[in-house]
Amino acid sequence: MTQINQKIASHDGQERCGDCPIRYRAVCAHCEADELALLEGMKFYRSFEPGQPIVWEGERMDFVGSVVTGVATLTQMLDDGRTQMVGLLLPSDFLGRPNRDIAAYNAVATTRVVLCCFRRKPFEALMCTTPQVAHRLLEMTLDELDAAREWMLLLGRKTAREKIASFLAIIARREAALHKRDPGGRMRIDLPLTREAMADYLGLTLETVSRQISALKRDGVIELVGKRAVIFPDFARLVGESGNDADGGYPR
Amino acid sequence: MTQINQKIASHDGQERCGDCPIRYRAVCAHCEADELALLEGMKFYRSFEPGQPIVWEGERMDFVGSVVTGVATLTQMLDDGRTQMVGLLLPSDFLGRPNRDIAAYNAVATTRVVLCCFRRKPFEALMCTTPQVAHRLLEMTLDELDAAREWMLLLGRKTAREKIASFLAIIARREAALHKRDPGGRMRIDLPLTREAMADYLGLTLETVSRQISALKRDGVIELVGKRAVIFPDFARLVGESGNDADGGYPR
DNA sequence: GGATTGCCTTGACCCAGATCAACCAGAAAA
DNA sequence: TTTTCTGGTTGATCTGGGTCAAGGCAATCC
Repeated sequence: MTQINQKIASHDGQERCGDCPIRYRAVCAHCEADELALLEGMKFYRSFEPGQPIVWEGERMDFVGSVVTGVATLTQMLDDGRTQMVGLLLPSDFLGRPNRDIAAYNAVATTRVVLCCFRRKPFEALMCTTPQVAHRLLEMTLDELDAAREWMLLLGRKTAREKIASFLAIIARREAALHKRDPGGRMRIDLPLTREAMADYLGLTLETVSRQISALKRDGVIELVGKRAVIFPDFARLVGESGNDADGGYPR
Repeated sequence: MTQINQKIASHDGQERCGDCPIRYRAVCAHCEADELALLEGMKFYRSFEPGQPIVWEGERMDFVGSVVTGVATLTQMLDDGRTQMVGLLLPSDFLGRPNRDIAAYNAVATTRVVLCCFRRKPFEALMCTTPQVAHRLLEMTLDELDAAREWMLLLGRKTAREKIASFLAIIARREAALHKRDPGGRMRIDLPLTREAMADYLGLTLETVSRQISALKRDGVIELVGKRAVIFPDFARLVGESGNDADGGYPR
């Protein structure tokens, strides 16, 4: 185990060994020349326009993939239309489930999205022949589970203001990670979601989202540039508003 | 892949090939005599009394394991004491995360619990040498992720009444699966949690839980025997109250 | 230019569920 | 037998966030 872990760890987080994120984060086969060639031959790209559905719940899905650029969402709905977002897919996140060809959630592109895809069958075969692929996928799934549980705490117990602050902090952390910087001090982000989508993510209404953003602005926690760009004069202050301890607890 | 899947599938759900649930649900090595012997040599049992903590968040945890009997909970807390349950561990559920020795959540036994445990190091080694173990664990983790997402929908968008009905339906389904029956018609379950623990699971207060249970009783959806036993005169009626479509959507 | 559309903000009001508080029932201790 | 404790119920009241409704502001389209 340890050897394999070290092999994989060397590609974690920062190092990317090509143009396809699957190579370092989703499923890295860099260390195995044969597998690399196999992955190269298998992969193909698909792109989606803002608002365009990627798959619909219940639909057949014959590929898995990971996000190269853009932002996509996973949502669930009740019969009467109440909607809850259950996943936010940012670059390097994985979409689809091995060994299940029916999508369990609606996946929608919220910005222009490029996916790096693999046909399901050969990908599943690859998972069987290369343990690293299965191990990496397990690691990623466990991370997602941790994130989901963090989100359960937010949905179940945080106030609207804390929810908004938590959301902004998450986006800021992931944005910072993408540019290999540490979040802190003064920083700026662009919101990848509309107020309505944020509401669906946070278990709120869009009016409440709007009001709380205005309140955070009034209180000097954030500044707005237009509707979509947000500046944090002091990132620590934002984190203090989020209800979490300083480290944020978000493992990703 | 397919061969391995078939091998494993034969032990799924119903068939149990020994006294340890890890053998059919968590990590089945039945088909490999050597691995079976290895698992036999590795496993040991630990039991916990009601209310006793299993591990505390941040504590070192040098084992993983699966629940043999009883019910345990995973909870997260905010600094000010607000508590959210993020997992309910019933028999055959897995506890602990490979490749992480610091517990991320508080795990507490709510009834008398028996765990079938494996020391972390040899278990991780086993995961590397036997792909089935890693595959099975991936399957289980993906199921847990689905359940967590279903729970996010509940926490974010359901009313108190729907939350209670959903919770009762989940317990009933898992109870039925344990006794190899289909849930339906008239059935009876014993609640494994106090009102307060249910509240922490559902993102409510214990008073609201109590009131909604009383309301469901008044409306004839459930009958109570004492405080902890619940009878559903008509299981379909309960499901109708839960906000979910008939199949429940719960993949486990 | 004016009209339409999509997204956002703000105000007024309301209600589901939280909070605070009293009380109840059974089990265990004294 | 009474006392205490734990877990559960119920009532009265309050409030955070939902609901409904009226604009505002750009961008795009005739």
